[in-house]
Amino acid sequence: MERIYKDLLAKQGLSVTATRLCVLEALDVHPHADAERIFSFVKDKIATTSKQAIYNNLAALTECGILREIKPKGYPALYETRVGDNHHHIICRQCAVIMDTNCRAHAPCLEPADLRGFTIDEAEVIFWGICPTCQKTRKSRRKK
Amino acid sequence: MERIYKDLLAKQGLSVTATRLCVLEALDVHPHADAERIFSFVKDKIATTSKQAIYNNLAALTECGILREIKPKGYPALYETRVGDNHHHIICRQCAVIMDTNCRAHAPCLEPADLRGFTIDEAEVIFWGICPTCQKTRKSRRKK
DNA sequence: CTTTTTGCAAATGATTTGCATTAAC
DNA sequence: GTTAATGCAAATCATTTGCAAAAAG
Repeated sequence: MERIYKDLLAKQGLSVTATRLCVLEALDVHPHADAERIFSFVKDKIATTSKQAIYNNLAALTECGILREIKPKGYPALYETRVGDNHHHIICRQCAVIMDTNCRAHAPCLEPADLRGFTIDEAEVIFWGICPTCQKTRKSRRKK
Repeated sequence: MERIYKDLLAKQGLSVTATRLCVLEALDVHPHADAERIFSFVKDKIATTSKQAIYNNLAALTECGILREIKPKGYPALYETRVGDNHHHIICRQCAVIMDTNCRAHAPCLEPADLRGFTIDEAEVIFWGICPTCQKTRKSRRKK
């Protein structure tokens, strides 16, 4: 596993550091984690780490395409290891839990009807709704 | 025009204030504006206004469905008057210009393949790409 | 006159920047 | 040894909160 990550990093011209490997490990354990959560995961293994190291790493790993950044309305950015480009996300409006999903008809879905001369390289889809758990405990619906 | 807005606000149980009308007017003139831009528009007409009044109004208007909030990765939130639910946005990675677009096959697009028990009420689609202008002046591609 | 909105200041929270120290290549 | 990453502190920037004064219903 660590072997694989090392190769992956090398291939992208990124140096292999303990912090960086640990960030990737964090995302193995928590597939949709924000910077804070990753920080506390890494801190458990490498007590001297800093939040800036985490942000640096997330930026570098996102930049080179190893990670993908998800920025839901009103929440800190989430990160996931990029597994391909045609999966999207469902987020619960109430508890903010996030799940992967595929688009039923993804090919046409990933193309806007009128391009207006744009070159599109990514379609980012977020489905908003209420998760099963929150549907049961449906307190304070309207109150945001 | 103002008449229409007053009725609209009344219907939603929101009181009619000069600031509020001016926020709506700002979005008529600049259909995808952020809080800052709306603030400066309103400030031109009502010199004594405050940023908090703008944020209050944007929140209230979004809450009751008159406005729709768009939160693109790494940019301040944009607002638009809600005109219907099946139009989405194309944003330029380079200059952040934003355009409306429709989804070619929007009905299937608005449904994830596996719901996992979620109740979906909104699909938010952002197409990322390069606008025609930036394609011409294609300086510093990779440099973000 | 009661409720909502305004406008001021201060707080928050995620993220970024600058820079010297340290580790990777 | 040269380049890139770390870790510390301070800065930034959008947005939120608290509250008294003013306006709306």
